[in-house]
Amino acid sequence: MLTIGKLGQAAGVKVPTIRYYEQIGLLPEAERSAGNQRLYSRKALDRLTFVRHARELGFTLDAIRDLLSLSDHPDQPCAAADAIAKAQLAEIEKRLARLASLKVELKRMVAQCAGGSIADCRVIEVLGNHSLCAAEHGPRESEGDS
Amino acid sequence: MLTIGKLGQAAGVKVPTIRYYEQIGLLPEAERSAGNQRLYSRKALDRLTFVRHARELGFTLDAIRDLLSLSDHPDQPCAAADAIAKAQLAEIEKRLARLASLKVELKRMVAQCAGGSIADCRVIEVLGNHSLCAAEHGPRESEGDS
DNA sequence: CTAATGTCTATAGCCACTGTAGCTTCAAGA
DNA sequence: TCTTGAAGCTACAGTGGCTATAGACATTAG
Repeated sequence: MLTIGKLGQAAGVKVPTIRYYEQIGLLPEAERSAGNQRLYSRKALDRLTFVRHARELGFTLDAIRDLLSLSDHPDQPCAAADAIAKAQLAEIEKRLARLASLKVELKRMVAQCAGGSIADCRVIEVLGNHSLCAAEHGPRESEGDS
Repeated sequence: MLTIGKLGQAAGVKVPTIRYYEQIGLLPEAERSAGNQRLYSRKALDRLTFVRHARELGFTLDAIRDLLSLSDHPDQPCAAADAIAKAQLAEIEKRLARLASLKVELKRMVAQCAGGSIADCRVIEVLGNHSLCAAEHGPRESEGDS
């Protein structure tokens, strides 16, 4: 049995984050020691590692909740898990495309800065005048990265 | 003079967002009509367009605040604006690299799904077992895109 | 036994908005 | 002129995914 700190270290997740996951029902309530401290089994570590890894891959907590409940029923077909992963892949590809076009535009902007005064600064100018953009950004979607 | 709705349409920014920008001091307080409704000048439209465009490029509101104050002093050298844009570019390149490696791993995961049952599902398996990863994700940073 | 570290709860804050409720103001049509 | 419906107003709560703080209790090493 691990205390929350050891668990966090082992899984690479911060302690408050573990408590947060429990609070929102992503992890089951932990057993408690005589002194009311959380105790975790090896299985709990696996589960948390799964969560961390999925988070690293950009899955939302909701998607992870679904994946966890799927992995709790290993006899069912894996089409649902596959679908979640595919949706995630599509999301990431969308973001990649968007970031790539932002990068092009930013590069252009930065490259054109001749080091003069603000009045002649392309950075400021391009930001103020959309018609100077290279790329079309397409419709708005969520786009608030990070 | 434009009402807030027209301004929003013209700049491509939602009305509550404009009020929010005013509230946090990113935009100056708007003039008011006799009936207490906000009125905006052409200049305000330019400023808001600048903000929207910078947001689309992924600048934080703090960075935009700096850029705006730079553009309010056009006689100074543009090194600062250039630095902000370069920092933003570096950020975006980091995110691009990260997303690209996530994409590789997700693709591998999805490709290996043979359509069997959860018990054999690579998606679930890979998520649970870090040693099955292809890519190294590097240290944690912010990584919470979109 | 003591001191340092770890854990507990509860609560607030972060970013950049978005949504809600309940009101007032305005512009256009009958 | 009156009415109706859209658009505006304020204030506040909620989103996602944590992170930080405060003050009390538990555990462990020396």
